[in-house]
Amino acid sequence: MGRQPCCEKVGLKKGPWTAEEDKKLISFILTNGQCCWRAVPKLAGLSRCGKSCRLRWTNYLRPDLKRGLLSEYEEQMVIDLHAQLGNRWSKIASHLPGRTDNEIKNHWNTHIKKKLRKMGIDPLTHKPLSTAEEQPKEQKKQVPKVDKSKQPETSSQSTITKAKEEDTSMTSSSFDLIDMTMNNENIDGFCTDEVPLIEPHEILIPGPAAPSTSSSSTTHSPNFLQQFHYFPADFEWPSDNNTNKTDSNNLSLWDTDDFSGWDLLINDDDSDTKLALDSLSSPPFQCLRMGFDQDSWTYPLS
DNA sequence: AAGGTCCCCAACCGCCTTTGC
DNA sequence: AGCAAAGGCGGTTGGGGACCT
Repeated sequence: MGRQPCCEKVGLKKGPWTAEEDKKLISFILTNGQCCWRAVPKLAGLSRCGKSCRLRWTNYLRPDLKRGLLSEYEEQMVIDLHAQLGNRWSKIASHLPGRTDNEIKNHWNTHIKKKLRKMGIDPLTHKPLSTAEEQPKEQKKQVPKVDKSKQPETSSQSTITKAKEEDTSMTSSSFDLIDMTMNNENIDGFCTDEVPLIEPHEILIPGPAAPSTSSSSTTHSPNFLQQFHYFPADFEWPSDNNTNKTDSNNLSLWDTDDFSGWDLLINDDDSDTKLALDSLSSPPFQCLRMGFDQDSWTYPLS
């Protein structure tokens, strides 16, 4: 007897999310907050597994997500934290505001691993490849111990100087790490304590909706921002060359792509959309922007 | 232009942990 | 204490875009 599936899979949709599904999920969560993921699909009118809804929200739809490549600083943080925590992506992600475990995991597997190998460093052990290769496999499975005297250059220049103990939710070293993170001015100017509230009048409203040619929310036009015809008077876009694509070092609270979710909310005028727009200034939405829990509103990064 | 290959990343799967009874 | 349900996590996969020939 195997374990029962997390939900009734019969008739449930799988695969990429459509814009319509995204819109339903966003509308639901903005109006009701996050609660009981198992019930969400039913209540939101989605033919999806609750787990799938949670994943979609946490990894893609949350408006506080940063997007785009990790900055040099973030990458170094990931390397340092990986040296101490191993493949505990969610723990690593908790030290990088606006980044998800999935994103970091993907970035590790596609970029950092290669980068480290090129530098002659074993991404598993964080030791020089020549010596690392000699180690038995069992050792490689373990969380690598940080031996500062033998660390390669990247680690000796570590932004994290204190070893992370086997993680309890908030050990003193955890606080140290977070303090260091938050005190460092190079972390893209982002601090969860300083997430500004946006007044209702500051909410970006797009111009006439451009005809959508894609059913997928992941394929918004790169010129998406050009659809906006209203900005707060003092609003400044990150200055990055002539494109809308911002360097990750310039990422502020929301990057260009961060608005992809809002695109879904505002590119038509049906009642769901109106509901979602009305919710933008509602307490749940403000909780979301503030990044903290308020009663029914539970924030994933907290 | 067409076909093949590579690469990235969103999403799924299954196991583990936490929570509530 | 034991069980089940729900949530969380990490490994893996596959679709699709980018790049190459």
